[in-house]
Amino acid sequence: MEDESLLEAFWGVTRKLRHRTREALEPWNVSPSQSRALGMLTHHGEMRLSALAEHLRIAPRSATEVVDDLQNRGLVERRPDPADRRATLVALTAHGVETGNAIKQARAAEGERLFAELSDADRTELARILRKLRD
Amino acid sequence: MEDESLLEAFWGVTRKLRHRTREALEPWNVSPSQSRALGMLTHHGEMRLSALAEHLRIAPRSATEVVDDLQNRGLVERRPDPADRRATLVALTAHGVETGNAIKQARAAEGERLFAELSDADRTELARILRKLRD
DNA sequence: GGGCTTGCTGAGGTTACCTCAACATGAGGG
DNA sequence: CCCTCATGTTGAGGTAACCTCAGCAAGCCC
Repeated sequence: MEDESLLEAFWGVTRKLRHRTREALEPWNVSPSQSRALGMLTHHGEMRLSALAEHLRIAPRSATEVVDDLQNRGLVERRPDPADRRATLVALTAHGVETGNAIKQARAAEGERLFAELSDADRTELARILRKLRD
Repeated sequence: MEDESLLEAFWGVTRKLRHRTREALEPWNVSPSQSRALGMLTHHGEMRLSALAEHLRIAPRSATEVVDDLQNRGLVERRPDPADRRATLVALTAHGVETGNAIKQARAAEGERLFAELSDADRTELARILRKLRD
């Protein structure tokens, strides 16, 4: 079946990419969930814990845990939300900003390395097709 | 950066595919790890527990667990390996064969559904590019 | 200024992995 | 033939990343 092989090829690439990304992130030794949270904060700036949970598509209680870990590593800090005293804002520390950017860089470089195997034309094609599939 | 967006698009499609696959497998309510093991046995036939572990890229001890679960559901059975009395062969039961095939079918249908959004030309292109990336 | 809602977190559970050690069996050397 | 060493599986116990549920503090509405 032609489709099964498309599916298999897709999963194959996914596995390769995931593997490489994990390797690329080793130097910082942050767990995948931590790096996702860090990425979110790097991209969107400080936000409420509940908003972070929503963006990461995890339960608020789980976000508490991730933030605890990041806080223990000195990458984020909790601040009271001036607009609502029930809420806590999660913000990157200076060290967190630095680490977040470095990780973003490393991740992009890893993508670069993988997709570099393609010609420019193929990259354009791939991007077009992927966007069609995603939407 | 153009590459970052390629990367993002790729992850986006991956998420969509994973999500849909999970939905498609709900009727059988097998866990992802169980369905992977089932798929492996459907594809390769009976094998030693250690071989199964190796194919699934998990520790032998973890394969024991997955096989326990599948056995409790009556999908596989353990048989002594006639060639080595230390080893146990894991083989699908009749019910296991049936379930394995049904799942394989459902998975393929899910792929079909996703990739059906593309033209034949795009599918061919995508397959070619993915294979290039994978190897 | 009660009564309902919302935001976070403690307690405790689940899943899918892991390592380490025990135990039985197999295989090679003297 | 026995001894040592390697191999295949599993019990015990651990971990990461989630979860739900209940509780507490703070806001919101009439």
